[in-house]
Amino acid sequence: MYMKIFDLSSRELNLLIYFAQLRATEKEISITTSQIAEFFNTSQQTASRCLIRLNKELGLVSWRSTRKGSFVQINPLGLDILHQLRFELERALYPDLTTIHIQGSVFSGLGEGKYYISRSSYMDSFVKKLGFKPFHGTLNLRIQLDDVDRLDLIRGSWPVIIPGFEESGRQYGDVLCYEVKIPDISARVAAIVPRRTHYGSNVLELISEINLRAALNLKDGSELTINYSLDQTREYDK
Amino acid sequence: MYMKIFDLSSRELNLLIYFAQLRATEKEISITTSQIAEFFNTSQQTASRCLIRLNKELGLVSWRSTRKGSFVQINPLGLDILHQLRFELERALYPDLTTIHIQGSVFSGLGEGKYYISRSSYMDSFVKKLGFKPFHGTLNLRIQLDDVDRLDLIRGSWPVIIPGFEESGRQYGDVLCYEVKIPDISARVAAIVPRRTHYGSNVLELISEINLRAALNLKDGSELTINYSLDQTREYDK
DNA sequence: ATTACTACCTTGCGAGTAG
DNA sequence: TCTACTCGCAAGGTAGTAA
Repeated sequence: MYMKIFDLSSRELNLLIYFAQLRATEKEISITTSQIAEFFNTSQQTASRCLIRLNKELGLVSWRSTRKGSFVQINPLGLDILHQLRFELERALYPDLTTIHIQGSVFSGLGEGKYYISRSSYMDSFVKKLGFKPFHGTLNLRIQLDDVDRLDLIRGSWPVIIPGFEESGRQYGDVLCYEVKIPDISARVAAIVPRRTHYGSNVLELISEINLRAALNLKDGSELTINYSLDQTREYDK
Repeated sequence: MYMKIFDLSSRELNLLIYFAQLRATEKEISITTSQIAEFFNTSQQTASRCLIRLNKELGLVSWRSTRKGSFVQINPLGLDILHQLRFELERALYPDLTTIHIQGSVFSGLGEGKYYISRSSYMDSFVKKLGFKPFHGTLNLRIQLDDVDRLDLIRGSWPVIIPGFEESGRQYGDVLCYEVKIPDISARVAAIVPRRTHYGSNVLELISEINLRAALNLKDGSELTINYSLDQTREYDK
């Protein structure tokens, strides 16, 4: 999520789409540069160079080449690009869609979220970038499967990025935040997603300046709707 | 629908998306080349050239420039490109989605479809490209609004193109066909869409080798589900 | 202010070819 | 067969500037 879709050439973007269609998001696929070349009506040399650039320069795919062919897998950064493109495209084709509604059911986690967000470095960034001090706990929401593609849409938008850090030998990764609204509640709320498990999960963690579970009298299994506004223009915090 | 997404550069594609987000699909928008340049972090000159190419060479936007700025509107061909990209992207991100189901209700048209498809030039092409001789009539289906984005997905896929022609001074446009399935019916069926009204409509016309209305005992208001398979790889009939 | 031309220069393509 | 290097050339970038 540190790269924007217009940092890629059309070739590279199409190649990424092509790989994803061959399920290179899930597994390593086997392919030759001539196959790629044929698909794009271009030369084998260009295909080779694209692949190298997609791997070495852009870091969007993992890749190893042998005498017999190449093996490629799209990595999380590459998947980000695709979701980012989907988000922009959806806003382009359906400009009347200004809010995404997502429903999920509350469940109890292991308290990990609570532990993580209370690291002071994260806390400082939350205050600085989101403008509020989160209550010391997170609300876990399991999103119903029908809504996952809408959840992906949110994840494809440009997040507020809370940088990771290292503390006593332990790595804390980046956290991505998406500011959401809960109906009838004025308190500020954000969905947070660890950088690593960005996609492929149907779980959202919410933080807020208030204790949502108490304020809304939520129990495990309670249904909760969150709204995400798309009205922002593209604002990359560069 | 005569251009493929990889015939565009990344700049041009992003510019098209940008215009669409500003609702340039519906109306002419006012913009300056410096605004475009700033958005893409490029020079004003490059923005100008992109715009010219998008208009003159690619024919994806209509455009007029004045001393005070430019005025741009995306034309149907440009919208095609965006939907085509959406289709490929959807297949990339959700490879498990192999069939699109769409529900609509039957209604009676003015018999126009029947008149059009029975032109012998169309008929010959239907037989040649679809492999069956359509019954001399069409079945009109009004798609419910919730399914329109899925309908757009179908329209974004590469169609079988039935070329238009001229007959006794009258122009008959291209017709786009999408081969669909109707549950429990083995007869071959295709949805046909006139080239001009490709998007923005929630109406589908079906043709088949049999009389669907009679065979399925359909009345006005009957609900009908159609399935569209995405399992094809990209096959441009080029 | 604008747009868009010309001139220059950098990036990136394809052919040939080595490993 | 594969991949991926070098090299010559074409496409596409920016700067300056005219209208």
